[in-house]
Amino acid sequence: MSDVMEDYLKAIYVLESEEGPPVSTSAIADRLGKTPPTVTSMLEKLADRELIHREKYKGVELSDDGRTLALEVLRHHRLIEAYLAEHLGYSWSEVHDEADTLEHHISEEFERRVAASLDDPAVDPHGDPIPGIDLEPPADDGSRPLTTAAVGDRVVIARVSDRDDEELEYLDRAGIVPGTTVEVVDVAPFGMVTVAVDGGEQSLPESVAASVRVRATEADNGVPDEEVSGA
Amino acid sequence: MSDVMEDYLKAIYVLESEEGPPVSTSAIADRLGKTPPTVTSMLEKLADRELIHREKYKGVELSDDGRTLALEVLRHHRLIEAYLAEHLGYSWSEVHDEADTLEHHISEEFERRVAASLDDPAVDPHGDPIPGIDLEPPADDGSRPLTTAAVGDRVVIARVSDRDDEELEYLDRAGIVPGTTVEVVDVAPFGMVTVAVDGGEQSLPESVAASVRVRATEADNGVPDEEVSGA
DNA sequence: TATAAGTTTTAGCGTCGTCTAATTCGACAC
DNA sequence: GTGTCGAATTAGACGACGCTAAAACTTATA
Ligand SMILES: [Mn+2]
Ligand SMILES: [Mn+2]
Ligand SMILES: [Mn+2]
Ligand SMILES: [Mn+2]
Repeated sequence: MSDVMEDYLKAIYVLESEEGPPVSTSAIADRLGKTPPTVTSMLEKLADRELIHREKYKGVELSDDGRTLALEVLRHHRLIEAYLAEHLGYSWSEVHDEADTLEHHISEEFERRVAASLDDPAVDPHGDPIPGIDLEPPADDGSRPLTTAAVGDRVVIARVSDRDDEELEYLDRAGIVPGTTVEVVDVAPFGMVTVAVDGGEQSLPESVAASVRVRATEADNGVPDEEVSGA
Repeated sequence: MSDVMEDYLKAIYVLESEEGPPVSTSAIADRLGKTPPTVTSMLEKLADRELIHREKYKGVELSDDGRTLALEVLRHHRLIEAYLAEHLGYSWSEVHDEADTLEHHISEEFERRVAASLDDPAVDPHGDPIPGIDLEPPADDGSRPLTTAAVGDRVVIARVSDRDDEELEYLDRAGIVPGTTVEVVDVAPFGMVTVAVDGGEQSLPESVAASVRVRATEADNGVPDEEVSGA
């Protein structure tokens, strides 16, 4: 297993969760910043090792072995992010790039010790679930994209995509961090979402709002809990 | 700079300190577990980049740039070792292999934060000096190989080679750790050295004794300080 | 159902780091 | 001087990964 192969498996895992299998060559190429021919040849190699199921021209799907490997890398990534934030003073917006490299280069011993010193955390600083030592896919956490919220909803920020530094810095300054409660005050054309957070209001372009996932507030299952204005 | 190139520079640096320049192709090959032709071709590349001075068939020597790079990697290695021991509960005999990989994959930010959280340590868990942020070669620490000590000498363990796990475990169990004071009670033929440490006595084969460096006890400069029996 | 558009794969190439086998070099002994 | 032997380099190959350009396939549309 090279670090390159690990990145492919991780990418396929995440794309499967986002869009469902099968995952296309071009989706992987986009996410990894490689060209499609490069991806095709790596997919052949992964299929040879039976880490993925592949149907030519149709796309790929992780095998059980491949999924386990992907979860292992994801566990490393998220444990490292949590550790950097908790013990080395990184902010949650700085953590991703460091983890993206280190995830491939730590020993199982290191993984164990980091997990122990963190007391086996369930989520990383972006709110993403950390796979357990069993390497089973984490259960659905019940969050949904902010873009699916209606005006008047009060929701808790559950997860924020960790892939874009700038976006993360922006959300950080806006006070939109995992755990915060916000109220949706407007949904404009083209998906721009305006939320009330702490004192002020923040407007998020569709692209940003789509990468923020929210959950209904406390023991509230889906029904808007205060203002009942439609949109 | 690939991680492979970094390992070559680090190896050349250490070999220069141990044997002095020029460093031979085969010495590098031995230390790195590569074949001589492999080393030759990497040396050509390093010479192209002016990281080393090279005279064909004669050997190589680090350039100023190459030495700085080597010290950077060494700083990473030793800071990481110190951090693993101090903050993650590794024993000083477990630390080396983890650091040997991680040294190539941490950011400058990570280096800074680790150094800060350790309060800028001067030595790693094996007693080896950690190069400072200035990346100047550390000054001579006044230690010398245990094999040069005479019977009757009381000395402090200064440094222990970190390259052999088994040897390290053995020394650890024997109580021969950096900072301990020992007395040389015998030097047998073929270099076997017997020292008194704590209660008991420990005999070390020449190969092991050669990798242990000692310093005269407290403000003592070279003159044997108690028993004065020759050998 | 034929064709065009977009996606994917194939072909062919380059770089990096590694190896084995063959050759060349240098130092030392005679 | 010349020969010999060990060390170093050259020659030639290979596996990973990456790319561009060309060909093949799928799918959506006319
Ligand atoms: Mn990665
Ligand atoms: Mn994350
Ligand atoms: Mn290394
Ligand atoms: Mn060390």
